[in-house]
Amino acid sequence: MARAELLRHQSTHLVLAELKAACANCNVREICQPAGLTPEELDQLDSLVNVRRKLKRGDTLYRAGEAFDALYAVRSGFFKSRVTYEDGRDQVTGFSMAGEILGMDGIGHGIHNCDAVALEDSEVCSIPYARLEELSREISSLQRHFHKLMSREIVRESGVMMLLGAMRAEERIAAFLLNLSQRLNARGYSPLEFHLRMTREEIGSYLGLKLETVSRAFSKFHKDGLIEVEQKFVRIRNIEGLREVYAHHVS
Amino acid sequence: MARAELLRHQSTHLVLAELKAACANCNVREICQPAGLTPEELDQLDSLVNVRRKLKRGDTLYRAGEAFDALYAVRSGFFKSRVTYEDGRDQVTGFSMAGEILGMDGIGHGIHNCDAVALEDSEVCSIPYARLEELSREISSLQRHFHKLMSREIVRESGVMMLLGAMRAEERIAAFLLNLSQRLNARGYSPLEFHLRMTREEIGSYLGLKLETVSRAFSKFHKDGLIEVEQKFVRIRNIEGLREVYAHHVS
DNA sequence: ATTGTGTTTTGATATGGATCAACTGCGGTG
DNA sequence: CACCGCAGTTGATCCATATCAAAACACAAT
Repeated sequence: MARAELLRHQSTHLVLAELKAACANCNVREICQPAGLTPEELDQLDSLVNVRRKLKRGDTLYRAGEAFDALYAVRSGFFKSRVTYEDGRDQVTGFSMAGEILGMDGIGHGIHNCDAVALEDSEVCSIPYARLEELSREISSLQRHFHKLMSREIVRESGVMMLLGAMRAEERIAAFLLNLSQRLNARGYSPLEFHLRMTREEIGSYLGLKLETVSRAFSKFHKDGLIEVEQKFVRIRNIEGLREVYAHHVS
Repeated sequence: MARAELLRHQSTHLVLAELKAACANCNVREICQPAGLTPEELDQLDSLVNVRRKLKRGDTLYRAGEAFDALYAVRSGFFKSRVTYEDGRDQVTGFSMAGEILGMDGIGHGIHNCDAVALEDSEVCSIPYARLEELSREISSLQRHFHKLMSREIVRESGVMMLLGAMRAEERIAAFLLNLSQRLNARGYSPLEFHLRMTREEIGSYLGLKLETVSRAFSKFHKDGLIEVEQKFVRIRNIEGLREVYAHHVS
């Protein structure tokens, strides 16, 4: 936790230090950093990703039904995406952390398909979609990059379908923890110690489980020496053990 | 069923009649038919969507792990997409019918993420991906159209996540039938009578259920006067009733 | 027609996770 | 500091769906 928090604060300071921070200097990659751009292409990119927006915990970045006109790159913070069903039931369809892109669900029909809610104070860069299309016609590496991001979202979702359709409760939760760990690691945070930004209920919703089941699985993992949990804080003690739960349903 | 079969045969004859059939004449829309193309843009499109491929029932169009280099537009027939898990478990992640696009999962990493298997004799047009990227830089309506298709695939998958994570067996199966009906309708087939191209087990895999549960739900729907089922043939007798099962879990 | 193989239906039973309920503890607020 | 309310844990019980089993059926190959 100490290290993750440190890094988080560092990056916040960076932002404050140079308010006009260019994409080139942005520590958050994903869309804004396709490889091999010329200096002038980088300038164009800066003109694309211009508007910042700050959100407090609980604020919604967009809601299902609203007109879509921009994607959002998460600069800092943490979001959940949620689809709500006519009768009020809802389901968390994903969690997004710094460096990831939100809003691609809106392109298909020009209307957002889900709500994006900040789970902690967050900041995003908005990327006007019309401009992105234009620019990606000119900069083929940007185009390719963008297509990859969309495709990876499709693949990510198939993975969740696999979780939901073919795995048991404990496997799902092990998969969830491993996925979180791996993504944190990819962004330079500690993969073994972190704070969950979401509640047990939100984890459950994402995994198609009830909050009690999530809680019980955490307790079981703790008893088996795989993790330590204290409220939202998690430390992974035996990542191989978690992988085994995930892969073979050794129980 | 009669009508669906008729239409199916008609379209096959069309194909045979003019082997060089241009996209402009293709009865299968999706990617190949963004609105408002100039004649020369249509020519370019024809050069893009050039190679046809015929598959027999059981053939795989591509497999997980294979290099990705083309998308496929289904001209006729029916496919399932399937992801296989290390330990052998697998899950059907989607079904594709004539007029739909396969392969977008491969863009992200240049490698296919799932198997696409023909559930009946089928024909596809292959769309070389490098060429599609080029062309969509030139033809903005093609670009926009392509982005929409990818985004809609994302939205479709969130819908399945909702099914898998938040709905009960009978609701899922009602949703499945309604979805099939609606897609068949959109392609000019009868929405009320059709042949299932997949087994109960494949339906179950898609919906996160066992084949026995699928079978029982079909029997229950039949008992309730909602549908008739005879093996793979389905007739919807009370579509409103099905919608109620789907929407409110009235049971 | 006959045999074999895979699919579907239906019944009986088992079980994983949901549900209901009680209690604990932490964090925010007056 | 004390209170309140939401988040989390844990236990007891229930139920929807899985699992196991057997029989009926469809379709393809001989």
